[in-house]
Amino acid sequence: MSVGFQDKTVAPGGPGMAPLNPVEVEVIHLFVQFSRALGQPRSVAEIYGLLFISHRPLPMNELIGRLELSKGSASQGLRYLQDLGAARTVYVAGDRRTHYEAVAELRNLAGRFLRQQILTHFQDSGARLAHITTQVEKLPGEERKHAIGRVKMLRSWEKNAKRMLPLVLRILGNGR
Amino acid sequence: MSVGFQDKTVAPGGPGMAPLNPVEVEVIHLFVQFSRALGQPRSVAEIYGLLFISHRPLPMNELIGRLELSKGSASQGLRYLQDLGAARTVYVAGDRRTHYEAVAELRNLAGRFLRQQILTHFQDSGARLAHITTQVEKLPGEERKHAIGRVKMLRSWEKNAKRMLPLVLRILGNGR
DNA sequence: CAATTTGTTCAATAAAAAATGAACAAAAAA
DNA sequence: TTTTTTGTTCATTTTTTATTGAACAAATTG
Repeated sequence: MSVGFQDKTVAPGGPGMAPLNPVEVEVIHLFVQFSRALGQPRSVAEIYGLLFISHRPLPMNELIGRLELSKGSASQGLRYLQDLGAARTVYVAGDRRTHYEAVAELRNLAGRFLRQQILTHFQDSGARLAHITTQVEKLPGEERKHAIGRVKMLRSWEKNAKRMLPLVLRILGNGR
Repeated sequence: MSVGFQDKTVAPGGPGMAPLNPVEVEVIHLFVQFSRALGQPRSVAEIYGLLFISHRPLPMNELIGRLELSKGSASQGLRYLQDLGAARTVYVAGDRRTHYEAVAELRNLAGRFLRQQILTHFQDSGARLAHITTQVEKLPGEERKHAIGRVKMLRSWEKNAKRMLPLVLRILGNGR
């Protein structure tokens, strides 16, 4: 089918591209819902969902065609998933395109995701808390008393959050 | 100070409004960071942060002035926090304005937040999974085999997530 | 009563996040 | 070599989300 010229950003389930079957639709929907709860972009969830349910590795090309994504979204989404360890590349003999498959080990996945989220958002919260602890002493009487209690509370919250992480990961790990 | 006429949407730390002290600034910053990780709006985090560290209940008025919020944001943010159980109203004698204080019991807070997030986003995921389970049987050989495994995996993930919730809440509860 | 304060609602606007697609580069095929 | 395929990057556009502030209502004060 070599008519040449135009860029092949193939249409929805376009030329020679199977439309999504009911199971694929439902599974993708599930991941999209999940992604909303986690604040991840829909396109990434769609890509992961399709890779997850697909019985063979897929090239970017096919993700674009069947999910109606732009090249840009597909490329960026795949990179994001790879960085997260949620997708990996697969060599397919006789096809020069890179193929992708889902990595489905929940333990690693969740672990990396949590770490990424937590590290980017909480980086220096420990240092900040320490700093606040000293600043609090400079407050006038009334306020100081209350503030000291609150800062203690914050530190306790932080401690519990840290205690929780490994536990959460262990439970998730049970699911393989 | 009754010159009349203009709406009192008071300026930053405006007339007769104490600017935020260093401790308040830092604590608010902490909550704002936290809110980003959880995908909550900044204004809500600011309100909660100031209520949390303040040693006395505050009227909406003061939140607007010291945090430089619009009336709308303040009103909506406070309602959101109340619905979540993260803030409550307090009666202050001789002042007709409603005053607010932070509710700092992490167990309830986290519990309600998780429930809210999960219920709104996952509502019918159980039913969906059941439906997928039946649909999978209609797939052609190759695909069916793989899909059955994946669906089993999804069900296992769901089970683990459910197991985890009470545990997480229990640990958080230890912090009072 | 009229004037003022307190607070809510919601259409309009601003800000942030995600998706697009054109421009480009590298590798492979013809 | 030229052409085509495969893929990345990033400025622009679209979509989504959050904030604003004007209009309004209810309660309070004088």
